[in-house]
Amino acid sequence: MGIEKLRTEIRREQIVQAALNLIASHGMRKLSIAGVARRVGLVPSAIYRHFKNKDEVLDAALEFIRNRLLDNVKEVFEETIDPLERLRRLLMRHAKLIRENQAIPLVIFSEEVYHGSPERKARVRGIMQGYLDRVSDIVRQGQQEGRIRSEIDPKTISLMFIGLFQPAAIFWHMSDGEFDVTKHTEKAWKVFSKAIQAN
Amino acid sequence: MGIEKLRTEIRREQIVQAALNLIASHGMRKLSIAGVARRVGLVPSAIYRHFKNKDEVLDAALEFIRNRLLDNVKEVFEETIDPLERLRRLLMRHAKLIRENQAIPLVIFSEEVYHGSPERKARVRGIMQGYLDRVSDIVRQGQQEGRIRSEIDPKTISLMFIGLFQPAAIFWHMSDGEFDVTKHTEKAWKVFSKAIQAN
DNA sequence: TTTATAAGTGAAGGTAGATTCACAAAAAGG
DNA sequence: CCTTTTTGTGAATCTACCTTCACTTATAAA
Repeated sequence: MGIEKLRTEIRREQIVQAALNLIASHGMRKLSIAGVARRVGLVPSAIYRHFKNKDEVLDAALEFIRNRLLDNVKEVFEETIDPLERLRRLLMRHAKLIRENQAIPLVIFSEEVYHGSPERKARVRGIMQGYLDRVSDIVRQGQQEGRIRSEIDPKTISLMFIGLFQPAAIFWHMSDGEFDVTKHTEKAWKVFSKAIQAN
Repeated sequence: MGIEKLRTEIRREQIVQAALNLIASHGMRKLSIAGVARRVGLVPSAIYRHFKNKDEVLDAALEFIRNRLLDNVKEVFEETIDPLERLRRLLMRHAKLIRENQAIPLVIFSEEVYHGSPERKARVRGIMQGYLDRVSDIVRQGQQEGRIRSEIDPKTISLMFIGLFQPAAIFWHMSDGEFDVTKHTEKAWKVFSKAIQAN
């Protein structure tokens, strides 16, 4: 039927994207091999030509997510050297990324991770830790340059930084898109940046 | 076998608590009628003497959660009239509540809610909205009394307030309890309260 | 004490979904 | 053009649950 035979690298990408789309629209619980296969235009058993099992599809999705997060950090580092501006841009980029890839939080905070295999949990912890560490780096740099109050623990700041966006994202979901996350994030940034700025 | 026959009101409470325990230790995905029944000391089919189906068990759990959240608000209102102190106490109470009932965030942010029936989603939105509204009330009171900067939108403040704790809770989970949420929450409160205080 | 009702049991039916396997057919390499 | 490898297919299996039902039996009411 589907006639076309494509190379496994291409199929793997298609499968991961299909999985992320499926997750974004119906959640992790509806992530099924059959559903993914349908979206790719294959029969369920065909998925097993490209992935050993469902878990490996999820791992590939995590890899994709990790790269997108790190891309943002990298780009922000290239755009400016001002620490506060780096933070602001990272926050807005993050908001944009999540808006466009709603599957990301659903995967990262899913129970497959929370209560799944210790290896995967460790992996996601690594992704989060890595991201937070980059934020802490920016904060420390800002403290050394005297732009950010140095009496505040960089780790506290980086967690609060994530908190600027996260509850808003949840609220956005719950209100079916009624709530304007971007606007909230901007306002929250104003309050937050004033709070951490030195002098 | 189980010999004892208890009244349905008692069983319902036992079942809800068993469900919450099960969720706290193994997540929503492992919440099964069989698992709950085992913890209560019943056979799976017995659960249906007390609840119409699994969904109703979950609804009862939501009711329990809603009451605990509102209890905290109520108690904080009775403890003090100072708005900033009310916020601080609510935050610390919230942290304690979640520490002792880890199932709460798992239920509230579960996909059964996120992508489940619109009715349940609306119900949870109501719970969150109600909680945030109480926080906003406190903020507005503080602004009228000149204790909180009035140029900041109360809604922004209340969402940021939730954000003080939420990412820390996730990080706590991910690090298997290594991370000290209470300490972080206290530090974050200091930064935050300074940021919103008037003068 | 008798009896009606509420609670508890075990077997059975039903569904959804992951995974395997033997077979078919396209593509790549020679 | 022929052969090998890679992809794709459909049927079949296996598992994990939810839920129903015909029965017991404890408990409370009369």
